Amino acid sequence: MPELPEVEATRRGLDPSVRGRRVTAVRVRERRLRWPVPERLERELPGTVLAGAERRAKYLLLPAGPGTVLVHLGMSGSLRRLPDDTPIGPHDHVDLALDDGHLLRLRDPRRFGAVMWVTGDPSLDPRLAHLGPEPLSEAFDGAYLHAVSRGRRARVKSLLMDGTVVVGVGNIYASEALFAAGVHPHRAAGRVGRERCDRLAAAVKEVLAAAIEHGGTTLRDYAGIDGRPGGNAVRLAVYGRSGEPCLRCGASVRLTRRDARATYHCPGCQR
DNA sequence: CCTCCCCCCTGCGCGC
DNA sequence: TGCGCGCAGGGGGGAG
Repeated sequence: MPELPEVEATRRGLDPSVRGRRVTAVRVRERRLRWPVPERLERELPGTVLAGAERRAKYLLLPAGPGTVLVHLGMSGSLRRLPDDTPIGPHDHVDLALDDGHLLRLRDPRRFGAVMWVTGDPSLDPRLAHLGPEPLSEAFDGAYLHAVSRGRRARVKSLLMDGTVVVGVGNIYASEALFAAGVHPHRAAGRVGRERCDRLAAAVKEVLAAAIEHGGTTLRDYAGIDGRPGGNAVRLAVYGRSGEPCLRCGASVRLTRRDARATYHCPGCQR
């Protein structure tokens, strides 16, 4: 999926095209996403005006009248802005038709994504309420990372991917940030010292910010709202490069698996 | 509380 | 060519 940079790239594309637009229709062709698409979405969203596009963690938030549309792209989701009459393709599960002759269309082959309708303060929604800080905010830094990781025996990579610790860092960018900081992904989180926490927090920010700049990473399904793939894949230093030489020291990039999830690291650079 | 494991789902690339 | 298997960017839930 889309990790934070891909969701943020989507948000940036979305914001100007939804701001002030009235929703004219909601069409749900497949309700069985991660959570069932609520019927209230079709009842309450049409006729409202979208205020813009926001993001919290990997969720997109579209405030609309009395509520907020919550969209998650899961592993394989993409949200596109298309002309009204665009033919429906496979896995095109939900359309929000707007009053400018375009629609927002969610395509999600694996259906791990979600489209929800929440009323009231969205930050109180159970999915958002317990999330950790945004990685690009000041709240996330080396001091914070050091404090929350004391006594933790889990791998530092797992900690980076734990949404209650910091949001938005998924499998690609966890590997990339750990490489950039020279920290071994399997090291116990509690045994990463203060200075290396500083480096790691800085690396997370740099890796994510650069990926946003480049429109996100497309491995397979991800596309921006204009349908174009992101340009960050060629910039990945270790992810997907097992057996190839490390760009810094030339050692062979190693692949390890946990739970059918890949981790890439350089045995020469990362301790 | 923390950590690990499994699951949800579809498609694709690989080896046989 | 066809088939079975493993794997893919997320994250919730439950067992221990």
